Amino acid sequence: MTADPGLELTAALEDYIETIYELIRDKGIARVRDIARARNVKAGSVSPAMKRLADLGLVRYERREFIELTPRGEAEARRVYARHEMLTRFFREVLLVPADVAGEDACRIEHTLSDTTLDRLVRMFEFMRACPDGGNEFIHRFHECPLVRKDAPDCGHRCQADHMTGPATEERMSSIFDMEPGQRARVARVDASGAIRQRLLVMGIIPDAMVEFERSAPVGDPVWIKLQGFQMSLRRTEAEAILVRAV
Amino acid sequence: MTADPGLELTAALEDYIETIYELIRDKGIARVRDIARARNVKAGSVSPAMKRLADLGLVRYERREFIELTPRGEAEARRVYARHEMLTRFFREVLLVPADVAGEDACRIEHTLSDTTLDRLVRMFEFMRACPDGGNEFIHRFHECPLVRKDAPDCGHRCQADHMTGPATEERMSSIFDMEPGQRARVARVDASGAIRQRLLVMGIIPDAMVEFERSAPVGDPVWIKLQGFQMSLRRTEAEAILVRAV
DNA sequence: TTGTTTTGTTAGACACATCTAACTGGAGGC
DNA sequence: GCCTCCAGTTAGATGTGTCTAACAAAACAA
Repeated sequence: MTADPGLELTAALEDYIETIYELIRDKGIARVRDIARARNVKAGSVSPAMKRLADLGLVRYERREFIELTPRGEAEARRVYARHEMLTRFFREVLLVPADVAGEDACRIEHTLSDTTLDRLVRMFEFMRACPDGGNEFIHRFHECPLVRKDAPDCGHRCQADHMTGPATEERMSSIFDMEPGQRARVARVDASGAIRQRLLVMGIIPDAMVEFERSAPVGDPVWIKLQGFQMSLRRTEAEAILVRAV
Repeated sequence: MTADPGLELTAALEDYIETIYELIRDKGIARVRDIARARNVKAGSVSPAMKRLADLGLVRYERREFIELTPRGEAEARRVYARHEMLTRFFREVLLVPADVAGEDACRIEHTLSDTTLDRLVRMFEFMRACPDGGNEFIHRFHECPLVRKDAPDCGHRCQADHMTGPATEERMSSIFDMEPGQRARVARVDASGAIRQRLLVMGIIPDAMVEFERSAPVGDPVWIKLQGFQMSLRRTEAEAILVRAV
């Protein structure tokens, strides 16, 4: 649902509208130059875009004059801005993504996320605010977990990332390295951070992914596994970092 | 971090690679026709795309033959696919978005979300699996809350959507309708669903948004408020649905 | 063998968003 | 009054991804 049913804006035009909205709100006026700077494009790209927006009835645009939003444009801007805000806040407040990254991600996503999904995100925020039982408890625990905060105290639940020291204990989950040929298991989590973690994620090692142990070289490095029907090999350190539960 | 540093694929090419990956996994082979059907484009668009992918060293492509992934292509596909999976699962399992919508959203987003944010999402899943205290408790409460499940029992916390019946009580949160001119407040939640909810979201009424009451018409319909420095008017039913907390 | 159907390729057109570079219109300085 | 400089416009080029329509090459049927 757009603010104006029947209106189909491209992502770029939505960005322009949003930028104009913010400029007017923050500085009172919006000029071609300001828009170009804010969107990090050249002035030569802005002029034709303003013309298109004017044709669509979203901005008032007299050549060489300040740019203003029409009521329809303002409504559209508010819609885009609200989506941007919700996404930024989810990334920042729930996922603890740094502000700049959160804003950039929101900018790219806000144009394409479905209304359904966005509404669910809003409801999640409302729930966090409204429900005294559930709400912030989860978020707080999540944020204080070693999985998120490197210097968090050991919570006794073996959720630790690779800063965990000390010898493996019996309760320690088994890793892919400990599997037998032919055995299948599901990924529980990756007990590592930084480069190893990134590399494994990129290879498709995500929670609940089904892996099948194929074989390992004599020393145990590398080991071959099957994922999604495709074979891949892991270094020993990687295999050890992947904690699994048997199926 | 891509599977292959230095490789910059467009969103469309990533989609093609992912489609090929899935076709080979599920049917053993990938032909131009299958790809065209899966991606919902014409065959005439696929051929040149395959040529580009071949030039990039991601697929093996002999004119009129089956299309295969090179090791580099397979790695890239796995990366894109893993992102797709994580996003789909977040939308479905956490936000309870219907499967088809979740997939479509993931498809559009998977190409642009930052590695940082995606990693946080993965950690959230790991936390939900790993932490006996926090984890699923939150998700369960969220899913069983009247905010999400229409037929959920009254949980006694006034989180109800507009299916709530019975008279307002003293504990009931105040709405924008009850505010005084000049008073400011933050949005707590929208006590409505369906069209009204959508309309308010589109107007920028999201949790924690700061609103300032301006004035209302004699009968109380409409009321004017200020949001983000812009004035807007609300119908009485809308104003009543917006629950706020004073600041 | 010969025609028909399916599959794939190619060329040309279009839409979008961007850039650069040349040009234009005012505002202020001298 | 003239010049200069800045902001803005315009035209032309580029890159990407799509389409349609005409064509080519296998595969299949009679």
